[in-house]
Amino acid sequence: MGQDEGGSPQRARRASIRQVAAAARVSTSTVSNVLNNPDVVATSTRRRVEDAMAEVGYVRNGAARQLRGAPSTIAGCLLLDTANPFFAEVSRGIEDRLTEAGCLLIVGSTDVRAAQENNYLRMMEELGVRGILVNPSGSRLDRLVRLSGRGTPVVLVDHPRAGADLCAVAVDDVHGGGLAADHLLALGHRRIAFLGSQAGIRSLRDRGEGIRRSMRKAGLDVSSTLVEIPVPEPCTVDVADSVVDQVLAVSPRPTAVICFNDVVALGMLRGLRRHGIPVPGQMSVVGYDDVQFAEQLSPALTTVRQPKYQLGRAAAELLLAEDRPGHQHQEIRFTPELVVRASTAPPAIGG
Amino acid sequence: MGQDEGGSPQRARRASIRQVAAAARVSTSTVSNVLNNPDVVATSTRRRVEDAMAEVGYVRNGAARQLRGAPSTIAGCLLLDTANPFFAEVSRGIEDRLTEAGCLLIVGSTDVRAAQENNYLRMMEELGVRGILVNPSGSRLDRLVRLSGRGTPVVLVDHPRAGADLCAVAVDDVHGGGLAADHLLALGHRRIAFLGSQAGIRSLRDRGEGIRRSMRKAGLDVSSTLVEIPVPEPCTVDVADSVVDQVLAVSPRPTAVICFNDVVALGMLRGLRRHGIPVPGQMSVVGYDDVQFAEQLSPALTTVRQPKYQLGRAAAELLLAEDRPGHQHQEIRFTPELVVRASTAPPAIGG
DNA sequence: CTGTTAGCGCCTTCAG
DNA sequence: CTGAAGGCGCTAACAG
Repeated sequence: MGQDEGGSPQRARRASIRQVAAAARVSTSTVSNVLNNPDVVATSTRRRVEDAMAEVGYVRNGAARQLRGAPSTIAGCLLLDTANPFFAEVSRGIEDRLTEAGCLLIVGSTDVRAAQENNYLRMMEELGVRGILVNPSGSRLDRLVRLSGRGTPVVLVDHPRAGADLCAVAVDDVHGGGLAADHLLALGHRRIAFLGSQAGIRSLRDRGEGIRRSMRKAGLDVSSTLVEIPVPEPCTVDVADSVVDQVLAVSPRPTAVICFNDVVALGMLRGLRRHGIPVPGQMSVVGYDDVQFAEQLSPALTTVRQPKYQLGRAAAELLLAEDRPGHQHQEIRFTPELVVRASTAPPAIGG
Repeated sequence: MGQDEGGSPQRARRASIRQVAAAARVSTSTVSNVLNNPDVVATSTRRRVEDAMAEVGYVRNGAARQLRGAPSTIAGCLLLDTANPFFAEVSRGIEDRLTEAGCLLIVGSTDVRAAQENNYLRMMEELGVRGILVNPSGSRLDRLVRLSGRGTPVVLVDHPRAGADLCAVAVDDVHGGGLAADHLLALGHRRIAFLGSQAGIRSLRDRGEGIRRSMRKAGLDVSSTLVEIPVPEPCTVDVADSVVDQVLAVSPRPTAVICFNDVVALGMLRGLRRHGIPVPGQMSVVGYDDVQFAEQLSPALTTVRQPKYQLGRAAAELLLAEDRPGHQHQEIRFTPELVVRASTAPPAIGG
């Protein structure tokens, strides 16, 4: 098994089923049967073929199999940012379920950019992936519905069906926003900032809506109780940190802030510390997601927990079910829950 | 890994280049030229073909192209755990560089299990991916070298070349371990625990080695200064939390602990808090990686920073360079740096 | 400029 | 149980 000399940078063509057949002195279809219908081949022949495979270093050619009609072993997944701990957990859930089914996972971050999202979708469709799990960055689902209609199953992740004929896994964001607001209102806060992204992401709009409903339900005037502050993309710790100035500049100053996720809350805490504002003494902070580190922040973060890993697993499950005979599209809905820790307290008197 | 589930190919067959040709009343090769050599086709014909594509909903068939010899647009990436924030950042760096080159990324978590790793490698090879970026879970590189020899480029991620004929991107872990130990020794600690994983991961062995060298350099007896405590897989916050008991049971009790990553440090902090042990008053804690949340923990974590995103980008860069003519395998080496924060202090007197 | 042809590697008939 | 033949969708060569 010496290396080919000649210094050619081109990859050597891999051994095909034919080389194997030649080496084992059988026909190609026998080799194919050894691979796909082992029971149909005589044991001695099979042995010979298997030895030949090892000898020539045979590796199945996935492209040829797929071309011939085999189902793809790849699923795609498009999230806003795979490095964000929330999505990283979701993605891991997807990966684990797919692995159990013998599938691989392509991941992509859209960074809430439609062009990027479309690009990924196109490439994945061309590859003929088994399906695509997507957390849509915009509110238009028609492109995804068309994609699905063309034969590539689509499952919405962390997004409701919204009437579209697709499978979906969602978390009740209106409820989640309400939980955060109820908690702060119960503590006595009457001036609350909501750090939402400016990109108009559906989940954030819903949380905002939940917050407003909660305020109305408490008989408060939303316009004077709630201050919405957009967080520019990308939503990193540094960006969130820099938004603190804006929050503090609002007059009258809010006594509490609801962040749209725990990473933003992390930046918020850092910025507040920089400004010497004690949390929760002078400012209560609520996060969203309950990622791993939330419990151990300084102070421990009050936040709204979402099922992350389970969200991913459930989405993958729906995708795998797509090609089962009488499949019906369905939505799975999770409910978030409030986790109260140390970053929230009643507002300072006279605050 | 489980069996393929379901898989009845009920999907409608996609429109092929032939339908397009028919609809545009040209030959298939003209359609192909519109796709791949647009300049060679008359504008009016091209228009006609493009309209026909839209009409029949044409989507390129990646499998057929690949079979015909087109380079794959997919790269693979195998990390220990994609949900771990360190690897999530690395992976994002890889993804971004690949996207610039028009490539997609398959990710997989090995969870330090050889069988899982081999399974992924085989599947990726069968797919004919453009190359595989891998953070090897074991110390045996021969399988990877063979894989590379068969035509699938392999780049080691966060791992030195170790003499193998592969590209690699590494961080100097011996140095990193030394940084952590030097810092603690300078503070006066003489009884230090190292929480290494029991799986014998190369990077952790190296860090342990760096720690020992640092102690020897300081003229200390390693066996009485260092206590190595294995952390069982999986290395989650909860597991690390549960190891705290072991650390505290060591006699004489260590006054400082070096954790093999920040997630473990997170669990350590939680466990120590549970036991009512003040950090750094009764126990100093050093992490590794400097992930996003390290700065904001309670107390802010002293840790050894690794370039994460850049590590990923560099690895992807090497992979993309693999098929350039005259390519030589090379190693890129980064240097970690110590970030001192609030979780370390001199040992308590009489500690 | 456009059309024809011959496979890429594999799998599924259908004969033997 | 094994062998021969055709074609999946596409593209590189050549012919017109």
